Amino acid sequence: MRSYGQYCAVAKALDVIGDRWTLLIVRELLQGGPSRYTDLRNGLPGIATNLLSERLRDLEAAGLVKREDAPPPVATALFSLTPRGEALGPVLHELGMWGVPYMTEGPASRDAFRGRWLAWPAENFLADGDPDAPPVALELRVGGDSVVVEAAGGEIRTHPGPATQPDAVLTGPPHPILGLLSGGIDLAEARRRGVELQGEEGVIARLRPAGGVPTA
Amino acid sequence: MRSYGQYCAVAKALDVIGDRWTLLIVRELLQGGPSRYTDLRNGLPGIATNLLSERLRDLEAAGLVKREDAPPPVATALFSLTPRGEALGPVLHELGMWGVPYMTEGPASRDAFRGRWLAWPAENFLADGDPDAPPVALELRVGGDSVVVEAAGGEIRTHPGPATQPDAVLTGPPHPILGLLSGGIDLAEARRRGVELQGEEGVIARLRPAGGVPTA
DNA sequence: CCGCATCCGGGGCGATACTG
DNA sequence: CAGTATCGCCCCGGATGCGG
Repeated sequence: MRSYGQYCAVAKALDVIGDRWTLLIVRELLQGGPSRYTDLRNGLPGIATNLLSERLRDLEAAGLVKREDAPPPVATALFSLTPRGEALGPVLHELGMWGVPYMTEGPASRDAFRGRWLAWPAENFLADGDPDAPPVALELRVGGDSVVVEAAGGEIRTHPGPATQPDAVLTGPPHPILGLLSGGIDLAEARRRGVELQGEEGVIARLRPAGGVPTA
Repeated sequence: MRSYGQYCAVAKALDVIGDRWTLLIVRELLQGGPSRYTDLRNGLPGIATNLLSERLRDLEAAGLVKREDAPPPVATALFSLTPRGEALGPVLHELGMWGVPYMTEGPASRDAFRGRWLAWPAENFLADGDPDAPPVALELRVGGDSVVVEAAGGEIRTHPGPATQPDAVLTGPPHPILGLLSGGIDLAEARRRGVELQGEEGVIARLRPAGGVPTA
C-alpha cells in the first residue's frame, strides 16, 4: 500500500496492515491457526483469489506470516502467523469489540456468516456471574462451525470449537443467538426463533447474570 | 467504503473505519480535541482536501464526528468526536503500540513529523521507576509542537503540550529523542545528535529506570 | 483439487486548480 | 479559510486460465 509518509506509530502501522482484506486475513489466522490457502479462502467469503495470494505475499514480506510446507501426509502449504503477526491480537480484539454494536442491528440481506465470528459479541456481552463455581463451557453451533465460550474464575474466554465436553450447546440462526447473548430477547423468544438449547439451562443464567448487558 | 458483506464484528468495524485516512483523522481529533478544518489539514500532511472533506462527511454520517458552529469570537466550524468516535481510543492505542517498532528504524527520507506523534513511543518505552515519588512532567518539544509525558504513582500518561510546569524539557530532532526514550542511545550521545535537556536530569533516569526497554 | 497468474472494467484515491 | 471540481492513475473486484 502507498505509505502515508508520516513518522507516526499509527500511520506506520497502517502502512503495513491498512490494505483492504489484510486484517481479515490476520483474523482468520488468529482464530484458525495454521491454515491452507483454501481454508483462508473459505473463511473470507467475498475475497478475490488474486488479492488473497497478493496479500499473503505482502504479509510474508512484512514478516507477519510465514509459509511452511506441511508435513508429509498433507503435502500442501500452510500459512501461519509469526510472533509479530500474533501481536496484532489486541488490535483485532479492540476493533472487534468496537464493532459489536453494528451486529445487534442484524445482518444485512446478503451478509455471509461463520459461527466463530460470534467470539467477539460473546466476549462483549457475557460475564461469569459465579466466579467461585467450577468452570463451564458453552458451545455455540451456528452455520456449520462453532465457538466455545468458557467461563472460569470470573473470566470469559473463547476459542474455535467444537468443545470436547460442553455443559450446554446453543444451535440456531445467528441473529436470535446474538439477541439471547446480548439480553435483547429471552430464552423463550429465542426458541420461538429457531434456537435450540441442549444441556444445562443454568449455564445461560450464569453467563448472562444480570439479564442485561453488563459493563455497557 | 464497499462493505465486506460479512456478519462479523471486525468486518463491520472495518466497513466503517477501514477507508484510507479515516483512522488518522480520528487520531487527530483524539489528540487535539475539537479542531477546525485547517487544523486537521495541518495535522494530516499528505491528505488531499477533497478526501478530508469527504471523510469528515462520512464520519459525521456514521455518527463518529459532529460538526458544530464555533462560539461567536471564532465564527468557524469545529469538528469533534462523538462518544462513539472516542470509543475508538483503545483501538488507536493498540494500533499505535503495535506500530512503534517501525519508528525505531528511523524516519523515511520524506516522512512528515509532528511532535505529538511521540506519544505512543513514549507510552511504549517509558515507565515510572519510582511510583512513590511525587509526580513529574517531562515535555518533549519537537518540530514546533510538543507532548507532555507525566509519571505519577507508577503510571505513564501523555497529552498534548505544552506543559504548565514541566520538570524537564527535551528539545531536538525526533530520531535521537526516540533513541533516548527507547534506550538505544544514552544522554551524551543524544546531545551529540542535537538533543538539548533543560531542567532536572533525574527525570530521564526515573522514566527509563532499567536503562533499557521495559516490558519488551 | 490446490494455489495461484493474468486480464480487464470500475471506482477510490491523489494532486492540482478553482471558488465563495 | 473552507471547502468543491476535475482528471489521471492505480487499486480493487470478478472472471478465467493453468501448471503441479
